[in-house]
Amino acid sequence: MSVAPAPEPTTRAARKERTRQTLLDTALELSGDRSFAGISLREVTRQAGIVPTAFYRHFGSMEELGVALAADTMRVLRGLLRDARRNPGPANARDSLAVLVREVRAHERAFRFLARERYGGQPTVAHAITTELRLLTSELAVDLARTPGLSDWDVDDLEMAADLLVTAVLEVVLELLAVDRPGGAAEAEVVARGEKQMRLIMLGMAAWKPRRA
Amino acid sequence: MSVAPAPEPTTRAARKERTRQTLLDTALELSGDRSFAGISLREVTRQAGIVPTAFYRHFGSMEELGVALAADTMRVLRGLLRDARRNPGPANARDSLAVLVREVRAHERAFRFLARERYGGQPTVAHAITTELRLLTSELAVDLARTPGLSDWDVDDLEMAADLLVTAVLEVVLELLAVDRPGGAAEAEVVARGEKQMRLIMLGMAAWKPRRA
DNA sequence: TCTGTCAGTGCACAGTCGTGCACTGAACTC
DNA sequence: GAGTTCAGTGCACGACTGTGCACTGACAGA
Repeated sequence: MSVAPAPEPTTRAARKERTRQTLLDTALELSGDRSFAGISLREVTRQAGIVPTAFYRHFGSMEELGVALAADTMRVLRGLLRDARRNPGPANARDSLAVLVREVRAHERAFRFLARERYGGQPTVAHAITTELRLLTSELAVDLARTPGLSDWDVDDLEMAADLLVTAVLEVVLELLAVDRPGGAAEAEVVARGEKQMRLIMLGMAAWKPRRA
Repeated sequence: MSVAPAPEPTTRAARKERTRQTLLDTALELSGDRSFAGISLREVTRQAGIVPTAFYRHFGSMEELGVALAADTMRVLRGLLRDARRNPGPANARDSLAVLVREVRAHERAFRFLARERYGGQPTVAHAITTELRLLTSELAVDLARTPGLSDWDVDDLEMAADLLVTAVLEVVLELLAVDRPGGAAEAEVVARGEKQMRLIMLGMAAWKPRRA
């Protein structure tokens, strides 16, 4: 599994960074079964193998760690979209969703954290996630603007459609996370439904009047 | 504000029920600014005006109270849908959303609780909400089946469309809750976007092939 | 009127929490 | 090699937590 058995960083700064990452990873892991607000500073440090007070060498509070975690996990999502933009893209709902399922499974904890804290978390954490998500929607809107059939669309309408697409995709992600057995029939059902929903939205977009009279 | 100044129930059972309701209301109120998991049993009882141990006369644990609260607040949502079903219904996206905004404002705390705990809460609470929401989607699918143009639709497709509609509406609700000033421009923008999204979905439904060849 | 029920009280306990403070010792600078 | 920085330690503290137990006293049924 592990690429290198034990890198064991030598420089002090590197050691500090490693501990910081350990804290972030541990917090992400612990928030797998309860909300982020429900995990304590002591618990994180205990699991991470340091003493409680050493926590403050890295973060001023649990809330600060939460915000950092939100930014960190959002990078995953953004990277996903960036990759999708780079290669020509399937433009096919079925293939896109297959990619999505793979990514969700690969970063399950990260997605779970985002889903949990988007509405449930401390205001600062929730706000950080919402902001990043809005940014992601805007980027998608820009992509849509480049799509052949939509070049003459209103900017507001593009945002609206992008928002709907993101919402629908996120819903699929959330349902994927709720599925018990990753490879099972329930998952296939969720994916099939999501695929239809994407197709339905695209049909709607095709019928949409680009600009009002 | 209050209809009756002090009903002051006489029977013992009624007094107990009142305290129980006070506990539920208090918990709902306290979970306005933090997640349900973040509020303590002592805090609820303190605010409700009873001693901590008296809590156990009503609920076995905070988790049990959470599940009761989920069921309670879901009744609001169901009532909303039932009323919408009773009267002929606007069938008009604009009017439906106006009703939605009014209802959300009237039961803001309840909606906020549901949004928070749907993914963030204890598994039992989250599960209770998810189940009720799925039920609501099914009911909507039945309604859709009665709609003139959709009578020959596949059951799965109806569920799919209902799911998408519910998802989109919930997203609007969540954005309404995030709006700072209830009457302001931001709210109007959210509503306008939601309205367009509903129209787009309906356009997609109109173009949907009811049954595959 | 007597008696049992039970919602709410008061006290106690052990456990966990966040955090202040003085410290150690290895990694760094000069 | 001498001196500085600072990630991590160890101890202590007061506050708060959930919950067990014996209790009180108003209500309910006889």
